[in-house]
Amino acid sequence: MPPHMSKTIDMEVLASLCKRRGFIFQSSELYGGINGFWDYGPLGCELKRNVKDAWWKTMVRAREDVVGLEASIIMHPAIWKASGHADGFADPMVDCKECRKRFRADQLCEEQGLALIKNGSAFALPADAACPACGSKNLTEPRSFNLMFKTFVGPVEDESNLAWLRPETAQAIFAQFNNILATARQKVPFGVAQMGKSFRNEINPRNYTFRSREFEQMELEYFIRPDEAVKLICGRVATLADNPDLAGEPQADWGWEVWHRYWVEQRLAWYRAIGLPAADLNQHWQTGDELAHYARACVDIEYAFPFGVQELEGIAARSDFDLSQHQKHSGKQLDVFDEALKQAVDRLDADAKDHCTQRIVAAWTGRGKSGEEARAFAVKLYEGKYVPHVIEPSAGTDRLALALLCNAYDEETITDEKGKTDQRTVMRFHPAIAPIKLGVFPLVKNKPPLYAKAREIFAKLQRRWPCFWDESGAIGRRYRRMDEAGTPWCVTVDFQTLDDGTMTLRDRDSMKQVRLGISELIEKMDAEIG
RNA sequence: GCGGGUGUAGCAUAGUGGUAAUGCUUCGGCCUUCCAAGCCGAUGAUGUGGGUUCGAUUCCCAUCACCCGCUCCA
Repeated sequence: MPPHMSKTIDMEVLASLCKRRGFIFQSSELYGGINGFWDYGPLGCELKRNVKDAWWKTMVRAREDVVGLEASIIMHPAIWKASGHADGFADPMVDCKECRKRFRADQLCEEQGLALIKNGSAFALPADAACPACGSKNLTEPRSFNLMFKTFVGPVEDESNLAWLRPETAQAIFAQFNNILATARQKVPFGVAQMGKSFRNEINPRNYTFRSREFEQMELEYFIRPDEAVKLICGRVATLADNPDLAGEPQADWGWEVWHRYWVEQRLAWYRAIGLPAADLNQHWQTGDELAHYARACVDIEYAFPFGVQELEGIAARSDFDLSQHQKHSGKQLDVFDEALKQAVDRLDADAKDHCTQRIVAAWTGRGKSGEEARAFAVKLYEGKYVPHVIEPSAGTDRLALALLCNAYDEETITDEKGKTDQRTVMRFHPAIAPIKLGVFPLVKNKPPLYAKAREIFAKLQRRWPCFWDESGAIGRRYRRMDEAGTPWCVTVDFQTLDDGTMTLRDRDSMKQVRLGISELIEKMDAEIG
């Protein structure tokens, strides 16, 4: 059963807070805005940076088997031909004005025995073309729905200078695979991570920042041995049926299925670690026709947004499709030499190899591939070479930031000792991603020694974390302002601080206060921010 | 892309064919020994463009943006 929001929030109320406090602004608002683009304000950019830092720390720096890449956004257009984006994005579409269904113009004409009229790069429908659904001839002209943003490299705007803004960051990793392999001192299995902007000319941006035309991705391409190589090296291939320990160290005998599941578990654990409750996360295992033709498996990690359960990240087992595509289109080899594999196959005699080849041919033809392809793969395998397979956890940074904002938003009614009730709006961010970690206040601002002491403490703490100084208004007001910014703690410097150095630490979620000294404070914050 | 709705200050609302109002916020000052206290003051708006009119924030048209539903989401 899909999860639902444990609380309901109105997206307009959240958007209003995001604007009021400086998390998210509409792009180009001064000029009336531009559809599908958003800006992050002072608090929002800190939030997003914290998300990216947490991802990079977990996925790259905390691991020995993953390295980073930062590729250009504009790349050789051939990359998008090889990946399939250039063709898949360029179909001319027509809409039926009567029943409002949309069709690919070329398919519609072909079904009706007609020819699509082409004038240069523009298309037109023959007069007899009719809507396949309702039969109406009241159709729009064919329009190209290329979802990649076009641009021109150099000052001359002609086809030879055409380039695209990347619609995903992943392809650069495949295109730079050989360079990374040669320089990173990694061996399969290993991964390459990249974060950065991508661009898709979405037909219909919707749901606040959820579907934007410019967005940021955090992608990992984790390269693994094909199962056939694992089998030769280890004598067996572990599957999920073997109950592998997915939380422990990865094992050499893991097949693609285990590796895929391993990354699903890793990613879910990370989402929980930055504060998304398990109850609001969902795994959607794609089946049959949902799967891309080259994908063996794909899991969407979904979050229960107020506007529905929607995808945060897709974790796909993409076989060797991507590297093979680039191998074909570039004419360059993108296989690896695996010493362990070579040693394993060298122990086999000719009979054993024949037997192995037969098994591979049988398995491959069973999946609809040709026997010839299978035999070519086997020959390479006996040289210790293969094109690595890949597991791709691909997350949307902005979607995650939005999920974190939705999850953090809370309103509560509080009652004071006199029985007076009051509404409190509080962003309950996990300390690791909170834009500001600590508010620092002098209890009053018109007592110079107290004020000076507070400034001194602020200066000390600000060197370690993003802190916010606030001396304006009553103390309660300052706490509430920090609540809306999602600041987990505030310290207030009072007269006792001048005597013994202790101050009050006020907790955002419980509003409880404790007295502690600066070293205890630093220790506590280090522990909780992580 | 289609249909419906909405655009007045940072936010929430009011109002008008003739000087655009209020609350909160923000900023400054006074005060203030721990949860949006009080007092004084300040900044700040009719999405954009065109039309009708002596005069348009108000009426009309277009456009842009946002929201809802459909569609789309390689």
